[in-house]
Amino acid sequence: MDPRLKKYLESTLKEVSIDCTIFGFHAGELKVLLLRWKGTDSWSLPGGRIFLEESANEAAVRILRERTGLQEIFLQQFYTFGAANRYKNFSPDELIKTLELTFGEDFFDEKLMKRNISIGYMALVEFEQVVATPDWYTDECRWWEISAVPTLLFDHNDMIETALKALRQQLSYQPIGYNLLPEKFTMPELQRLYETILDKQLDRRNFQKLMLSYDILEKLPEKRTGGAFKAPFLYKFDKEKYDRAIQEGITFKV
Amino acid sequence: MDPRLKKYLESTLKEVSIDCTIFGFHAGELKVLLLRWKGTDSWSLPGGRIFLEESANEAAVRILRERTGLQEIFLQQFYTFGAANRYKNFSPDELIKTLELTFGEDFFDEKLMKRNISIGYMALVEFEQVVATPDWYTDECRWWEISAVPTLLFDHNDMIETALKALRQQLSYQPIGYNLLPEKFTMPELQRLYETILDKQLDRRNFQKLMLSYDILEKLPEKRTGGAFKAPFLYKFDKEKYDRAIQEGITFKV
DNA sequence: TTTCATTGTGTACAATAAACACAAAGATTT
DNA sequence: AAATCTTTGTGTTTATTGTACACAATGAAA
Repeated sequence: MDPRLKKYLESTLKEVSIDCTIFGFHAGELKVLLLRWKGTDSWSLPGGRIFLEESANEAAVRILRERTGLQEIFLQQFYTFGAANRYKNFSPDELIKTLELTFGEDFFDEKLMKRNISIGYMALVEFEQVVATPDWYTDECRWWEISAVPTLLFDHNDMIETALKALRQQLSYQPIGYNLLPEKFTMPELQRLYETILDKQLDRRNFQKLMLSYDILEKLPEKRTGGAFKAPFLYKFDKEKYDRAIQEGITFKV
Repeated sequence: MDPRLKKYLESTLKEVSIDCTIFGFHAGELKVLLLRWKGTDSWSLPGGRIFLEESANEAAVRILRERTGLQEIFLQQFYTFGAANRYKNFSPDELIKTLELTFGEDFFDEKLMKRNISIGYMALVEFEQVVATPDWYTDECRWWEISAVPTLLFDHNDMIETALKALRQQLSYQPIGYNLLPEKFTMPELQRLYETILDKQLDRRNFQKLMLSYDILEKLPEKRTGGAFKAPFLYKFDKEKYDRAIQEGITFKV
């Protein structure tokens, strides 16, 4: 076994790990970041182990930074997946073959298929700022449109579904757009984000009225030109008011 | 070491465990069930390990049944506590002494102080139906008024605080009274439950109107006599409508 | 200059939440 | 038996919030 891998395994928890559902928003679509395992066509969520002297939250921050280059972003636990057999939704043969392609034969039985519990974290990031970076056990790291996600390894499809539910709930009482949009954005863009996540149409006028009523947006004098038709105004979040609103537990109703 | 203990340790996960915050409601007060460790004055939440072939959720159900005799009740994960050192809020010497009193000297270092992550579950139970039963490592199991909880072992005070926050949130979109009240109850009792959990006063008339509007309560022809003053009517949850409401994700607003 | 699809804006109506008061019940006291 | 006490039961009015909806203006493209 690769000595670096051996060291990693020895200095991390064995029974618990972390998986991150990283959401991004681009071109009116909600995306998740996925990894393709070395030498395979199998995809999974970014994840990793927790170092012995590291908290679960710190591990999640680290994993997120390693995959995206980003720090200080919206990141939170949403569920801990503790089923006795988190592999049962997949043909064991196929899964084993996949893992062996990546890790080699001696590795799989002892370490990987052991009973494992995963703490699910959800992150919201600015699509444009992400530098998608593969793991040491993956060949490729890229965004997938949420509705086009393939069948993933382990129980990772369930995880995305659960994360999406949590995201929708969050959206109802937290101004989530801050983390998913670029610094400057238009009202229609913000609305499309909400419509995409909630999967329903919203009234343009009422949406704008509502968003402005929270008093966390700043209307800029500029417009977004270049698109076809009338140019919309740009807005940005007023960081100070935004933070205060989060602190005070502003109640969003969308 | 006690061979039964040894067997238990060997057939369970070592790095992850479960702690349950069990809420009850009695005499207008919100309570939690706590355990006193053998030979000590130290209290903690009920908890336990996860058997290798058991899911985390199954383990939580089992632990709850062992401590309360109850099954099929409101029970859900609310947070996973993954700090690197969940003991740091306590004097190490004192904690070690406490654990040694219960487990003996050889035990502590190897097994108990190892890095451990705990999945926090929250349960709501009918106070009157609980048969509070100690563990093999505890002398006493009893209810504590939530505002009178002493300093607990490990990070269990944090856990209760976090569970309470989750409970308050839940209360806003789930008809939680069903699990905390006896089969028959009066409207003032239901209101007091809400007021206690939310820690704020509610208007009697508006509260009743709201509760009845959800159409999950059945007004019984009986009244609760015996108390001083005018006897209030009894109500009970209409289980069928209640289940349907939960299913459809009824939105409570209190 | 005309056309086009989009943006910007305000008002009327409906639904929901909040405030509020008085009569009646049952136990207790006189 | 009557009076007293505190709680319960109930409905209306007002304020707030949410929903529906239409037309003029903009910038790009034809």
